[in-house]
Amino acid sequence: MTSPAGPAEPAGLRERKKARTRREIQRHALRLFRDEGYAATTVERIAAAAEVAPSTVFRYFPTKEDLVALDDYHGLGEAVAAGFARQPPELSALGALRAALRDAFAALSPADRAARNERDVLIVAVPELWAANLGMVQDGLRAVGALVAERSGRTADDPAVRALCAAVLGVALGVLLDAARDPGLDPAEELDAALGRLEEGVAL
Amino acid sequence: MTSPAGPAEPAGLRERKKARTRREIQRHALRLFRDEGYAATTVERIAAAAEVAPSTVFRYFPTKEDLVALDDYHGLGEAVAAGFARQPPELSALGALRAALRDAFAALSPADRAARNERDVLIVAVPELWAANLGMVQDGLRAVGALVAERSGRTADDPAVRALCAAVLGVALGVLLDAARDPGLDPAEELDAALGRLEEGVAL
DNA sequence: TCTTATTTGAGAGCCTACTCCCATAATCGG
DNA sequence: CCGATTATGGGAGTAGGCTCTCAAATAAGA
Repeated sequence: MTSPAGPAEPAGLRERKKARTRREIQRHALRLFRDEGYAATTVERIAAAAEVAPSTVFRYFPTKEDLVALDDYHGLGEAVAAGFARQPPELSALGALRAALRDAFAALSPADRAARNERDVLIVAVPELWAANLGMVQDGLRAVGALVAERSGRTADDPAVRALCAAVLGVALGVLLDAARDPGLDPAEELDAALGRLEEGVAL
Repeated sequence: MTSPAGPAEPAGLRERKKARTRREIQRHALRLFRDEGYAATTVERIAAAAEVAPSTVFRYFPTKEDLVALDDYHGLGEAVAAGFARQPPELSALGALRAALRDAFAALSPADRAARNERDVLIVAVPELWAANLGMVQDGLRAVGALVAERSGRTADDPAVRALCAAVLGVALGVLLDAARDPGLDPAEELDAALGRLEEGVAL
């Protein structure tokens, strides 16, 4: 139920235990990062919290930064892409993007959404993590650019397309930074609202 | 001539030598970072290139990341703020911001502009540096928000103001990322063009 | 149940950022 | 020119991320 698209829980006890160990390590790591800071949390400490040997941590996660890598980003990305293509043509590119994002978030289970939000917020709030994920951000930006380009009959490197995508990226970043300071905010809602503001025009 | 606002070259030979050493270290560090990558460049290597002892490097720059910190960011920030206030009221907030940025860049000497561009590009291109400067980016965002808020008679935490600023930040980031891949681009010009596109509206 | 494959723990070890200290050398003020 | 100040080099030392190896524990399959 949690991940309808997931490849059906592996049968072997070995596999299940492995997955469980992995999850436990990551869970404690994220908790410690949030509570005590990223730099201040040593891998040794994480290992102790998860009750495994330090070397085991490195077996599962090649680097400390990988402890926070999201394995299902493409899942959301594809949902957005599919939703984007489904939007009625009378919507502007920005409008369609906004709607696709809203739908993709709405399709997540509350638990998945909460987990994703927490991780996204962690990533923007912790410089080292943001750095480790910058490449992924760029990939996302490129992917969105390709979508918008196709819909609007322009090329992906059209300056207008890039400006739009960059603006959306900035807005998303801003929303996450806000959410990092105020945990009461729901990034999905805030993003939708902020993109709505962009749609109305940026004139002030 | 290079920095008209600079506090007049210090007289003592000691001071001058100190400043020179500092510049040399930073110059070699930036060059090595660019040519061989940030992580791959050890402080020892930088020290060797600058012909100083490793401990001397740390004396001038507490951390490796500080090697790329810009000491004159506030200089540009203040220029932008002053220029912003000087824009005619018939301009939109975004238009005024764009004009202020254009003016501030135009006021720099070609050498200063080139140096700044190289550093800015380095910062966005190297994750560790981007991480180290994220805080500064946020500060800049807040400062711009305050300016826009005052001009438009809104509060700094008005969602519309924040959306605008976030969009501008995203555009600036996009421009720098572009410039990182294509050294032939002038970030200042590209930024002006991209903001122009934003002004025209983001509808596609 | 017995053999085989895999995972884990434990520990030694490397590398590099970063700190501290002190002797030496250079500069400054008189 | 001489003493006081200050910068530098060199080296010893710490911490933590990360690698590698090997033996013990555990699950898989026959």
